[in-house]
Amino acid sequence: MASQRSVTMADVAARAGVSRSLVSLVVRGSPLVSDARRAAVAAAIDELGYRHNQIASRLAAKSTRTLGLLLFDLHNPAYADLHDGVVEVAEAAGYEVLLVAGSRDGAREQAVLERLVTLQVDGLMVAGYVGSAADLLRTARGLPVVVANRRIDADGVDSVVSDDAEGATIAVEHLIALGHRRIAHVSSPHGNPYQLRRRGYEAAMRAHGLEPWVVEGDLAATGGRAAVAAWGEGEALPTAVFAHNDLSAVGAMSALAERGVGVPGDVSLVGYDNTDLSALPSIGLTTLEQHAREQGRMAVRMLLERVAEPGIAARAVVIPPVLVERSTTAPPRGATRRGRLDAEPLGAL
Amino acid sequence: MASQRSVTMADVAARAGVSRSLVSLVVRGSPLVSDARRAAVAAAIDELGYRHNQIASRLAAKSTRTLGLLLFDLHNPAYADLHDGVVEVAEAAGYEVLLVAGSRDGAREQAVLERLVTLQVDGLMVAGYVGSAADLLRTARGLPVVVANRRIDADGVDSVVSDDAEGATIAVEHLIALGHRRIAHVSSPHGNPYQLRRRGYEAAMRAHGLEPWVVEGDLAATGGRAAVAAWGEGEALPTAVFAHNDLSAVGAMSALAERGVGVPGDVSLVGYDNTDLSALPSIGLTTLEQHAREQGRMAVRMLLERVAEPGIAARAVVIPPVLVERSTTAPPRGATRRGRLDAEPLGAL
DNA sequence: CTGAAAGCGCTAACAC
DNA sequence: GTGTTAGCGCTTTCAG
Repeated sequence: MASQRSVTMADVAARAGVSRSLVSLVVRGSPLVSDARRAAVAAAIDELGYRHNQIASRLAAKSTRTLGLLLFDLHNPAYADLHDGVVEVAEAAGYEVLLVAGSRDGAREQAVLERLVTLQVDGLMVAGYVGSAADLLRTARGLPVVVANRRIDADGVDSVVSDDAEGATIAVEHLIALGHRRIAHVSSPHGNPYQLRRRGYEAAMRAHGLEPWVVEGDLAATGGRAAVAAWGEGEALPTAVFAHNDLSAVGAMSALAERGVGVPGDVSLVGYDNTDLSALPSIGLTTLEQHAREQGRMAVRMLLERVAEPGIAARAVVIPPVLVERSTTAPPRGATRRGRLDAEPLGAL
Repeated sequence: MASQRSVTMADVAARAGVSRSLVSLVVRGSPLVSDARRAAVAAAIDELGYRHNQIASRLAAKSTRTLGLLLFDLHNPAYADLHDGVVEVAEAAGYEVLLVAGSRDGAREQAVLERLVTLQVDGLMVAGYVGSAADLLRTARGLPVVVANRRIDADGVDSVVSDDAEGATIAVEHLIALGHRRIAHVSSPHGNPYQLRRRGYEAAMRAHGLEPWVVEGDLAATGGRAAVAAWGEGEALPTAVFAHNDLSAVGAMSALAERGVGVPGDVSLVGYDNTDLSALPSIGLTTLEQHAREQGRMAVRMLLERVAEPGIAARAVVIPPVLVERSTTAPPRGATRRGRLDAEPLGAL
């Protein structure tokens, strides 16, 4: 229907009776143009229905003033929080952000990242990236990169993370202080790079003379459900579960409810992320605030510094997590009854 | 660090001892190239660390094989579902999708859309768009557009929607069948274009001789909370609430819980969207499946048809919603006690 | 199959 | 303040 043969700056210039460069200046809001000319050009743009072609502009210019953001999972509200933080400071700094969603499929994730790079973004932010550091560096090819949620130590890449090991320790010690000893953990998938929460959990358990008890999850609610389902009907349940993230925790909560196991009456539950989800009163999940939005803000700040000065040394900022106590944790039912349970290995259960 | 002076096709051609056009063919996977040449070029690409510059490519080529997708609210899981559907069929068709998140701020939403257009996407998909049809058409400027969630009747734009009025009717009649008569509705904000659920509710209420009772929400959990909070302590509550979407319903559920009002014991609750959220056993929200993922798939199909043949007449596909009954709806406590309540206007409460 | 030539629409010095 | 001149890196005829 509308403008098939696209109208270019040359057309606008002709119509307004000025040169192409003048039009370019007006379009980019340069102050070096007289008001009269500016008005004439604006009028011509309007009459002709001209629109700035970013593709051509980006080819000719050096920078695109665009940042790429890869978000692992749009279904996890934690990424929406991070995105908010990113957009907030990127736009304030005059940068656009191009968003792509990742996926469990490593090959696709890589392809999607590659796309961002070939689109000539000025910098890359990846949150929840599950590939290898080598792959990331290869596809970034010298482009400034900052990774959120995960720490990657390499030249030219900054990291912003919540202190996951610390968060896990806080979770475990919260449960221990409540009197729990049989504390299970629904982990992130083995083999994926997010293992700090599990390791923190294991270390904290051992530090208190308790045997770790890890069940593998999948970062989503399904994993939490499966983990609980895996515990046979006859077996003894843990008295508390610490999950890798809120989604897993909520999945576990579901499965527990279906089995008629009360939370926190029979089993206490701790999540991680402090997503919108956990704050819902009917959920009321005790969890760890990981400051996703602030991670997003910080990621952009670091990225822009690196864009301005590519050579700077790699940095890692770690944000301390804080426990948000809600209603899924309580003392275990028979807290004082079990004697020296801590001396027996529970891992085999 | 790496490649400052970017390596171009000319470099690759020189290195491989072939012409630039040949390199272009190889890069785009043309079958008209001998295996030997292909291998030579591939080797050169590897050695030089060449990467295809999409910006230049897109400028020279006519099409970008890229679709733009505007998602209103990343915090609402319904959009994640829609996104999944979009990506599924777009990638299968060899198209990339560029994602941007909208916002309540109309000006920003328009700017973000404009950015997609100037980036020369081949078509635009908008979900949860809150601007005016005129604004949308103006910024799309003849580009193929399909809108999801909302129906816009205009040349060159297709719509895919759930039958919202029908869904609202189903919700109301479900509640009436249960014995409810004092049924309130937490609506989308007045003045925004998503009013079909409210209208469907009102019509269904009137059709059953009941007076509509609408409280304005905001599309998010906060709105649902506020709606419930607005009911004074002394006043009579409705016996059922139908909310504009799951997020609002869950917000209402929270506020109800905090007031000690049981769901569904004291008040029944129906949402809309059937997001992940509503399926959680601790939520167990009765809601309407709006097939967001299928809407996403359908949107791409229609968009690609329109990209191939821009002139075709505008179409609107409407998908029938289906009631998903879970555990937030039940007969009202004193169902038979109240006599002719239906004859009195309740709107003023 | 291959190479030359002409742009795509815009920016960026640099002179006028 | 304003116009001129080169490209940015790639695709695309169109002859060989």
